[in-house]
Amino acid sequence: MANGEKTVKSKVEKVTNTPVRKRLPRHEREQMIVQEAISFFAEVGFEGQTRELARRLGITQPLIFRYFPTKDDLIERVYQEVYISRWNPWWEELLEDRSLPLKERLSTFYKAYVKAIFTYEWVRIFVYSGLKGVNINRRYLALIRDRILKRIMTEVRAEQNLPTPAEVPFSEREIELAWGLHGGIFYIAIRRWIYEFETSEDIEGVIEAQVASFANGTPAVVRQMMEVQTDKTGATLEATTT
Amino acid sequence: MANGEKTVKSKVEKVTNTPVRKRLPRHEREQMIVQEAISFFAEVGFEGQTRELARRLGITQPLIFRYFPTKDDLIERVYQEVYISRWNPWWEELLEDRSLPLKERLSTFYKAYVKAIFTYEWVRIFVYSGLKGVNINRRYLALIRDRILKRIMTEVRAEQNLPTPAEVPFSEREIELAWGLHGGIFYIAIRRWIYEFETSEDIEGVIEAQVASFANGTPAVVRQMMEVQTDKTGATLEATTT
DNA sequence: TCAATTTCTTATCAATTGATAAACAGAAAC
DNA sequence: GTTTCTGTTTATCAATTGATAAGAAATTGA
Repeated sequence: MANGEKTVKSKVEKVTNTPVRKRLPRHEREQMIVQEAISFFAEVGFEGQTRELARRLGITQPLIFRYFPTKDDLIERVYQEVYISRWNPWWEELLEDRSLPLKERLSTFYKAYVKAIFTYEWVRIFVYSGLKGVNINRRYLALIRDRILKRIMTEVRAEQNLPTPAEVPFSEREIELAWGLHGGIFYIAIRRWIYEFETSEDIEGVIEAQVASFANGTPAVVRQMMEVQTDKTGATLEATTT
Repeated sequence: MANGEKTVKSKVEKVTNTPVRKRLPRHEREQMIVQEAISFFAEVGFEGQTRELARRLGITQPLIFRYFPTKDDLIERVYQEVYISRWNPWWEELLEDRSLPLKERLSTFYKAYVKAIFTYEWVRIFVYSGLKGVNINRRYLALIRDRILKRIMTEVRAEQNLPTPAEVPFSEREIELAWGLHGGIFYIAIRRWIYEFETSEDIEGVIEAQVASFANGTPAVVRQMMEVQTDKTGATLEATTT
């Protein structure tokens, strides 16, 4: 714990290589703290100490409390900053654009998705807050399920000329097939940034392969599921999880 | 934080419903501490405090230090206890038993695998220690890759009468296909115990569906990969990641 | 029954850590 | 140039937390 370096250059100083201004406008300093807090908490978790965060910022620890009344307020702000405006509504349009082959839509979507959220900060903060039991995670996963996965499975059905979800609701297991694809891709990020285990550099190539495997293999499974469902009773057996 | 209950029944007392012996043989008390430490740290992470752990055990806090010199020693012991002897060598035999269809082997394997490690404690301790950067995680993932995933891809090739890995080493992307299946299944556990998000109760059914999708879709992708590889140069392009 | 042994508790330390208050200092206003 | 405003630091508190030491209480052996 004993740290040799006493005067540490702040991030800004290191990057711009110009002497850092001591007094900053309120908004600027606040933004500085939030940004550094994101990388700091992503690295060490939310138990990370305000003194160490201050040291990284090149400021004193009480100054943090001038901008955020409590540590929890700062953490809350970190959530806001990390999660907001990473969602792209275009993803949803793309997935249901039937002028393109499904395989291509999936491939394009996941490449874009990964570009948006595959960062050290996003992934680790997401897992840390998940372990903490923060609600924001569940809300995000519900978004993924309702806006992305259900759309994917709708398109898988459409490609096979199977009934729409309005006609025959999704079964739990059907949605889980989409979670399989999604989880398989997200697991790359987990291996890389949570376990720090080697992963392929060529994420786009990996996505293409995984999507191809999904697009090849899943439709037949879905078809079979629906045959079993309707064979038994002539109607739907299970309702989707809403 | 203020906790109303002052005298709490210990785990043992609750389970056996007989008054607990105050003084226990050294080995018994040690085992008690380790077991409770596992569920405690799984729940709150390794920053969890020894006082709270002692409270759950119905003992005083210094007693923990009678059995484990430091908190880190206790944590180390928790790793040992959680990870050891959950690996079943039979899994490896099963995967290469060509008297069974590959789809069935995969299905049986993942059902058994999931039965062994899909517990609240295992999954959360694994993720917590991953975030902490503990080496044991990387060793475990290397085991998965070398003993399980490479075997799976060997069998996928064999089923297609493609060259063996000895003849044509695995490409990175090929192994990533197996990580896709593995990650898709493990992601169920992450959703359930890290994010506490709803998952299907019927894990075996989900595994069957995901394995079916993999077994349907992946072989063609592998075949295509290998054609591209050999088409270009008449020989192997990439070496496997060892 | 008494002494020796071992388990367990009480009391306490020292370092850590979130948070506060008062003083300091740079910059704008007059 | 002096005053005023506010961004920043210094000094410090109180609660928390891993760890220790000494003694009480239970168990064993004779």
